[in-house]
Amino acid sequence: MIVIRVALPVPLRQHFDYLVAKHLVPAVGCRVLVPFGSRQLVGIVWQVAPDNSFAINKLKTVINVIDQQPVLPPLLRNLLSFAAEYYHYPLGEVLISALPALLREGRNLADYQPLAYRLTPAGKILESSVLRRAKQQHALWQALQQSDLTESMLLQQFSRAILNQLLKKELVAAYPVPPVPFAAPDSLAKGLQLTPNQALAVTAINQAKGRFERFLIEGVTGSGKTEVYLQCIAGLLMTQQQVLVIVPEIGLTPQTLARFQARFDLPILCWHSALTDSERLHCWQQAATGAAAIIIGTRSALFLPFMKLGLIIIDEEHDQSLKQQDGFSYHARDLAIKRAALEHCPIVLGSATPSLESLYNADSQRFIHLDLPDRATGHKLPQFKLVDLKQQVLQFGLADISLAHIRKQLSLGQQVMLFLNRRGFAPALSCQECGWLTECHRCSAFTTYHKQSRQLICHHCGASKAIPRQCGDCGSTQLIPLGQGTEQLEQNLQTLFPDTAITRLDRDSTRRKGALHSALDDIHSPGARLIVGTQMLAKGHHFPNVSLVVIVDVDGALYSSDFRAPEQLAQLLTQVAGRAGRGGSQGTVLLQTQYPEHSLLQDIIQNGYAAFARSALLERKHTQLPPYQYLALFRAEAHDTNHCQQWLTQLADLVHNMPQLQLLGPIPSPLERRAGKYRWQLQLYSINRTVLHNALDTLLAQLLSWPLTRKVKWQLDVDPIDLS
DNA sequence: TGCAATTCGCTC
DNA sequence: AGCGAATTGCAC
Repeated sequence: MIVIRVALPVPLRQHFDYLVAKHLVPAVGCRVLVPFGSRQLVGIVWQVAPDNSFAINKLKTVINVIDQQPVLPPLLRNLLSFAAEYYHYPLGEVLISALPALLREGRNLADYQPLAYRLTPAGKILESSVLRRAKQQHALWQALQQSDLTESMLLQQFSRAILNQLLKKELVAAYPVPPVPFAAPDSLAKGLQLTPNQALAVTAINQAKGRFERFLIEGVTGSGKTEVYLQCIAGLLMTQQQVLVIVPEIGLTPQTLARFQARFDLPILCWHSALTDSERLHCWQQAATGAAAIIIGTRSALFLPFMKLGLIIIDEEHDQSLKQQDGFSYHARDLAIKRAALEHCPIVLGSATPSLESLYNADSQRFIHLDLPDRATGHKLPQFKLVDLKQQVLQFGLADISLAHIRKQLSLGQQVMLFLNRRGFAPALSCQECGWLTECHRCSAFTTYHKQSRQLICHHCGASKAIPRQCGDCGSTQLIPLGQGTEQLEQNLQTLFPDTAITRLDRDSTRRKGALHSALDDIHSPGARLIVGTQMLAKGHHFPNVSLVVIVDVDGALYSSDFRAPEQLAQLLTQVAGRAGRGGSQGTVLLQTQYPEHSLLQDIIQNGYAAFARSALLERKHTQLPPYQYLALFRAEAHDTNHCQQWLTQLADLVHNMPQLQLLGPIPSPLERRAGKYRWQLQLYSINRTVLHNALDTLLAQLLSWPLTRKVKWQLDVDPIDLS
């Protein structure tokens, strides 16, 4: 028997040793099924014959060695153990989370070999007339006469039901096909003519081929970032290298995929949360075997095994969804840079509104900064105008001057977009007599009034309840909506513009399957139209016919306590504005505000995002906030607010004795109570990353033994983005 | 005294 | 985390 050391998906920060028969010893990176207490778990072999094992007479024996070949190759193990250390998350859980669910459960890879389909002897001699009444079946039968089809190719054209019919009739049979690396194309479709700046970017990135180099493309909306990506990718495909493109959660639009597919006649796969478990495994295998040429995916695509990765692209690198919120809270951008280093390949971060972190890295020469300041189409960027609400008559929250602009554009047959980052009908219902507001019982927040669904919904915990008839305080029946959400704005606009089509784009209006698709279709059809929506409007979609954007109300974000709020607002405004005027003439953005003199707004409208970012970075420097200091955040959640406070205070007491660390807290989180639980936090800052991380190690070692630790739900967030 | 609710202790 | 064992709370 041999001792092996296994990483298990448990929140214990240690390995576990097991015995395995000599002739069965698995390689490092293979999965094993092992007994653990009264359970059985799938773990990853981390070391064979470790030099100082756990008391050998207490070791249990491996139940089953699942893999012959490691499911986690050395490079991925390297990346994942780095991630586990950096984010201070248990290794076993990190390793297992990088695997598709089916592998996590211990399924055998051999059972999921990709299949291909061919005609059976009976199928080959079938008379054409037999299937004449089943058109689809006949078509598939004909296609298979030409050549065998792999499952994925076949399902692109035919439904599974059609295939099953032919399988049942035994006219078609399946056989396994081991995936093979994609073949380098002899030639590729020609790209678009590049602007000088685009050409410069492509050349720079191409020159980094085969070595680790970091690029930041700062390209205004419409500057043709995607074309730069595509031309860089082309060069790599010719040498049979794979490409990983990471996009934000909702950035993976059919439009993006279609554009890639139109350019490259090679296997392009998507990786996102909507895939089924077997689709995920398929994608994973295609990456591992080199069959996939390009994978476009959300943040977890970062952990896919690649046979030969030649380039990583992070699109919309400023997007918050690249950071995992709960549990293993990694940042896909930052880990992707680590991965590129391990792969010895270039990495390209792209955005119209780069994060301050990335701009800082560009300034300090860690990234090569590539600027695309002009729209590739030659169209001008939209012009910002401030609308001072204090000097305007308002109708439904819209200034007269805004309404005049809207009317003008509609009369020209143009589309107008109204941005309001608040879904529902109204943020609360209010008692007209005493001012009472409808509150969530479980959160420190008001409940949003949804008129259409006749509910009060808490946007923090999701709880919904019926609309009360009376004030909860004084019993008055005079309850009125307070404030305006997109649902109400849509209704009010319909009153003002009864003959104009309106499309609303928010989480509520697009919940139904296919609703988003048909809304986008409407928007792409010509003719005057009003488009109302939340930040969904800012991400991923192109609205070529929009000539005017009205930003209805963002004043709330101007005086937020979160030090990242200005950055995020600037990004949002710039991204929303970027939707205007992409088709023809120069667009206009009207920014309604009570605070026209606010420096953030002035910065953005006068000098644009890049200039704003400069002054914001300067401010971060003066206040010694990230990226000028490193930040880690402990969160605590419990039904008893004292437990949170006490637990964080214990942590804080330890930190008080540590040099080179600054503390903020314990303080209540911005939403102090959510879903019935109190939430507190403790922020740790240090100018020195090693100091901070050593401190975190010390703290973790201690807190795990505290009795209180069992009473609170806690989380450590390294480099937090969202301080809530 | 009996039983459910809560806490404890352990996982190679 | 998740499971069984031990301890506590509380009604009869």
